[in-house]
Amino acid sequence: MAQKGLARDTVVRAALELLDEVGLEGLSMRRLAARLGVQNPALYWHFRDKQELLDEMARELLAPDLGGPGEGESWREWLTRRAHRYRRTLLSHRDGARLIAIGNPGPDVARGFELELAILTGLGFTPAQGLHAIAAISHYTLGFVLNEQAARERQAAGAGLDLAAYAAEFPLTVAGVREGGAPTSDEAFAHGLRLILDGVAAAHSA
Amino acid sequence: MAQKGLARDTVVRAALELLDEVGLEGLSMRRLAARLGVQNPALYWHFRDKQELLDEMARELLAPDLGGPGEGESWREWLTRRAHRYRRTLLSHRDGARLIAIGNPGPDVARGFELELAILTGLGFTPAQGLHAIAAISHYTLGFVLNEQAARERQAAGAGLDLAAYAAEFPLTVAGVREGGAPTSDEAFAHGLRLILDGVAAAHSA
DNA sequence: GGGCGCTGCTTAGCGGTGTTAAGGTGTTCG
DNA sequence: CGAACACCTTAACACCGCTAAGCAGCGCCC
Repeated sequence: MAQKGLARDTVVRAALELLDEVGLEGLSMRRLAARLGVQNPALYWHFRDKQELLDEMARELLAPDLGGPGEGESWREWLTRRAHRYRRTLLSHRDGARLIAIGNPGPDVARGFELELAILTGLGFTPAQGLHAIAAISHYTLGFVLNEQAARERQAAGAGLDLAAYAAEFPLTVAGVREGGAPTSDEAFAHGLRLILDGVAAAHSA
Repeated sequence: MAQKGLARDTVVRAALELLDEVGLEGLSMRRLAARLGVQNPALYWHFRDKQELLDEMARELLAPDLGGPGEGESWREWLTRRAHRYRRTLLSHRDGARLIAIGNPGPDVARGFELELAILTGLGFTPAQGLHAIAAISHYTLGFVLNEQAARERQAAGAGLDLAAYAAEFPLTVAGVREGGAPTSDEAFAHGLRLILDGVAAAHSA
């Protein structure tokens, strides 16, 4: 039976695979169609335009990240885990952060967001406090990974950083990196995240 | 005398004007050339490729934002002002945040960064603390404005949000927005920023 | 002062892009 | 059996980034 033609979901998943191979710039409707064994206008039967495909890709990428705190987990542990998981998701595909920055993930994510807000208000946060906390963490994470992936692509493109010369011109920056982790490291991400969570804790207990 | 042909700077500024009119998607070498009264391959005499132009645009946009604290300004006041100024800069052009996310601003910005780090270490921060503080604020701001501009474009594109229906499905989200400001408001930005700075203050005094 | 070389632009064109129009094929249902 | 629909095709349009080749004007040097 082989399904009924191409399932929307199949296309989206193929697009995410293709993204890893060719990057966001190289992701074209024609290449995607070729990979699916189809002529390129066929895709316009399933998606109104490329943007709609990108939106679905964003939604598919973010879909597994919904869910509340685990057993006996404090709000801080939960938000920490949530941020790291979000970052890992963004890193799980080439140009993942830029995809999320461009794509409109739709109402599913809004629903998940509302759910998380419900949990936080249940833990003593006001809606505004919860909103600001999650927004700050999400924006920070997106910005961090955007920078992280840009740096990696630049490095992969052969921009071999001369660390010695760099240390001579930017001694403090290099010292900070040595002490606190490279701008593409888990450590640096965790440090910045801790700053936000400390602020959230202060607002929460106040 | 009329200069010597087209100055690099002139092209970059024209590109930023064009960006406001047509957005990042609509910014093409051909349109930019037309606006400058020139055929499009002429631009490739001044720039190796489009990416180099985008990089220069990012640099030009960020250039006025360098500089340390003012007279009698605490580090907190300075960093607050810096973040708001950064946001205002990103908002000052259509798709400004996406431009920064895509463009590599080059060594000038790195120099400004090193300078800011020097000021922070002079105020009792370790290099790593200063790095994390500035990085967290910058990433947060970029992520915030990215979302902010995406929301505005979506709204301008006629996606008229039915607030009543929205409030029915996402009551907590709407309550948070009412209390703490829309995700495109100065107020919401300031709230998130305060969270980070509270965290920075805690780390600094520890 | 005549040739040379460089600067800054031109015209022409290549391969690729998103998107639309029109048409065809197969299944399904009245 | 025929109509309707889902799904895909071929053809084409306008535009894109980018390269090759060449041409006008200028300064410099022998």
